[in-house]
Amino acid sequence: MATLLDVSSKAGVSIATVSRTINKPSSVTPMTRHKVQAAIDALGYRPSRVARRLRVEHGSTHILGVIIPDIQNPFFAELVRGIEDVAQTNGYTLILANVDEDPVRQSRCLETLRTESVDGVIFPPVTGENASIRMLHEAGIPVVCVDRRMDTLECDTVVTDNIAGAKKAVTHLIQLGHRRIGYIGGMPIVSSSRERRMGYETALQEHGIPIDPDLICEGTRSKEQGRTLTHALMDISHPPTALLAGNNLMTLGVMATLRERQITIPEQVALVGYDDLPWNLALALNPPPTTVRQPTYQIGCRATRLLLSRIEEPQRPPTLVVLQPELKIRASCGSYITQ
Amino acid sequence: MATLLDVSSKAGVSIATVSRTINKPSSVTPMTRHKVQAAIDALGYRPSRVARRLRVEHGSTHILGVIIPDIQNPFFAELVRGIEDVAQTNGYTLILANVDEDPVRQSRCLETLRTESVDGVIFPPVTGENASIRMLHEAGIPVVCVDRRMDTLECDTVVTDNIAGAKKAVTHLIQLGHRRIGYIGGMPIVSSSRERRMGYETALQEHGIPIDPDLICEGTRSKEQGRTLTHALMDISHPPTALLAGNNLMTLGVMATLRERQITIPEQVALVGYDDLPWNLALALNPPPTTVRQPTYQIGCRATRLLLSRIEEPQRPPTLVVLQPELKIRASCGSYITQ
DNA sequence: CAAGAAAATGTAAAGGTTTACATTTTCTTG
DNA sequence: CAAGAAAATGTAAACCTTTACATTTTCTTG
Repeated sequence: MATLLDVSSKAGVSIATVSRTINKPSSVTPMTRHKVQAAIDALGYRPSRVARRLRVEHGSTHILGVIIPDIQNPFFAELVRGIEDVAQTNGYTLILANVDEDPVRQSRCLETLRTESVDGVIFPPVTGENASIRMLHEAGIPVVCVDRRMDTLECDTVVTDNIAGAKKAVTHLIQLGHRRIGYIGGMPIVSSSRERRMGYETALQEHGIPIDPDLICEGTRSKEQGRTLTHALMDISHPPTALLAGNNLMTLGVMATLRERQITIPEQVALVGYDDLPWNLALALNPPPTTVRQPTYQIGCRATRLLLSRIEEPQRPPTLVVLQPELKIRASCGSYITQ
Repeated sequence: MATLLDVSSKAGVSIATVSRTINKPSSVTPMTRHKVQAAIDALGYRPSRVARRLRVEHGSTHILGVIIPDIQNPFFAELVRGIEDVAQTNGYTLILANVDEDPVRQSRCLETLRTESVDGVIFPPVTGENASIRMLHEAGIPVVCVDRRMDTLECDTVVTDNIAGAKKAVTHLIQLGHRRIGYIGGMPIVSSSRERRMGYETALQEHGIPIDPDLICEGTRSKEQGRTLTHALMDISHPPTALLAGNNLMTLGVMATLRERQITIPEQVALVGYDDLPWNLALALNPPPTTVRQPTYQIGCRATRLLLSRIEEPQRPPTLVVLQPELKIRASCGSYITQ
C-alpha cells in the first residue's frame, strides 16, 4: 500500500502538500495539484482511514455502530436498511452486531464499539440498561435509541406511537363487535411491549369493556412463545373471539397455532398482528393478516439523521421523535359481526 | 478516554510494561501485573483498537467486511447472521454494506473496506468484476466469494450446488407427470442463476423432454420481474403446467401473479420455488410452496471460517466449498397427476 | 522595484499503540 | 558473594496521517 510519503516523493513535494491537495485542494497551486494527482493515480494511493482516525482529534471516524437483536427479524432488517441508506449517502460506514437480546453479548459489543471509537451508536435499548449508554456517553460517543425508549430521555430517541398503534387495532376489533379480545405480547421490560399493552387496555376502557387479566398473556418475543401463549389463551373457559399479537414473530406463532387447532381466521377468531411483513409477504399469507404497520424504514432514516446531526452539534438537548403507525386492514378480522 | 500513558503513570511503570501486561501477562511480574490491573480498572482503560491497528503490521484489525445486495432479502439476512455468529465468537467485528447490485455502490464500498484495511471481505460477486477483487488482492486483503462464483477460481468460494438444486426441483415435477415446465429465473450474469437454468435444462434432457425456449424467462431478481415474466409465460399459446421460480423474490412474484389471474396452485399450475423463507414462513403461505432450500446459514459460517483460516495462512491455495441444497416438498405441486 | 501582505509550501509534532533494543533487576551457581 | 545468565522493565522508534507554525514564494501597490 502506497503511503503519503510515497506520493510526496514521487510528486516531488512534501507530505503536507499532498495531504492538503487531498483534503483542501483550493489551498494548493493548480500546478502542484496536478502533479500530486498524477502521483496518486500512478500509485493507486488511498489515504488510510485508520491513520487518519488516529490523528483527527474529534474528527469523524465515519463509522456508525448498530446493535440489534437479530438481523433475521424483518423488522430489524428494514430498520438497518434505513440506517444504512442514510449512512452511506453521508459517507458513513456501518458496523453491525446481533446480540439476541443477550445482555452479555450486548455489553461486549458496546465495548467494542467504544474501542473502535465509532462516531455514534444506534440501538434498541432495554429498560434499565442505562449503564451501557452512560459508558458511551462518558467516552463522548452519541447514542440514538430506536424502537424502544429508556425510562428517562437521556439521548435522542426514535419510536413509533405504540399506544396509538395498539389502540387503533383494538378499537378496530371493538367496532367489529368483539368484546372478548385477547392480548399476546412481548416482555414488559421492553418499552414497546409495555406501551402496546397500555394501548390495548386504554382502548378497552374507553369503550367500557372491563379488562380481564385472563385475556392478557406476555412472554419473550419468540414465535414459540406465540404458540404457547395462544394455546394457553384458547384453553380458558371463556376464550376470546379476537386476538392482538404484540409483534411479528408472535403473529406468525398465533396463526400457526390457530391453524393447528383448526380454528379458522377470521370466522372463529379475528386477529390483528403488530408489525407488517416485508415484500407484501402478508398478502401471500392465509389469510392476509390485518396488521399495525410501523414506518420501520423511516425510523432507521430518522435515527441516523438525528445521530449525524448530534455528531455535528453534540450539546443539543435530546430529541424524541414519535412516528405514527398505520392499521393495514386485510382479511384476518372479517367483516362486521353482529353482537 | 484514558490512554496507555495515563495507566502507566498511575501504576508507576512504563507504557511498555502496561502494554505487555495486557498482551502477554506472562512476561510481567505478578506484582506489576496486579498494580497495572488496578490502574486499568480504576481508569476504565480500554486499548484503542484504532491505534493498535495502525501499529501492528500485518496483525489483525479484527474487522471483516460484508457486502451484499440487500439485507432485507431473507436469504442475505440469514447469510449475514451465519457470518456474524462465527465472526463474533472469534472476536471479529463486521462492517456491512448494501449495494443493491449496483456496481458503482459496490466498488465504492470495496474501496472503503480497503482503506479501512479490514482483515477480509465476504461477498457475492457478479461475473466479470474480478477487477474489484484484484484490487483487494493487491492490497493483501483476502476475499471469500459466497453464493455465486467467479469464472476462474481466484479466491475461496462457498456456494450451493445450484445445478443439482434445480435438477431436483425439475425432476420432481417431471415425476409428478409434468412435461411443460416453465423456468422463471434471474439474470444469467450471476452464476447461480446460470447454474439453476443449467440444472433445469439438464433435468429435462435426461428425461428426453425437449427444451422449449418459450418456456424460459430471465430477468433481474426482483418480485416485479417475477410478475412480469409470469404474465408473459402464461400468455403463450400453450402455457406450462408447472413452474420453477429462480429465487425467493421471484417465487413470491409468481404466486401473486397466479393468484391475480385466478390460476390455482397446484391444481392448474404446479410450482417449485428456489430459496426457502425464514421462520417457516413458507408454512403460512397459501399454499405452502415446495422449495429448494439452501443451507444459507451454513454458507455464512463456512465462508467465515474459510476467511479466518486464510487470514492465518494467506498462501494456501483457493478452496471451493459446495454445499448441497435440499428439496422441501410442501403443497404447491399437489400429488401425482395422470398424464 | 522595494517592501509588505498574502499565498503556497515545508517541517515537525502529535495521536495511542507495539516492539526491538537497551538497561536494570533478579536469579543462579560456583 | 561475585559474576554471568535470565528475567523484567524502560526507552524510543515506528505506523500514517493531519495541522500548527515556520519558511519560502508570489503577488500587490505605492
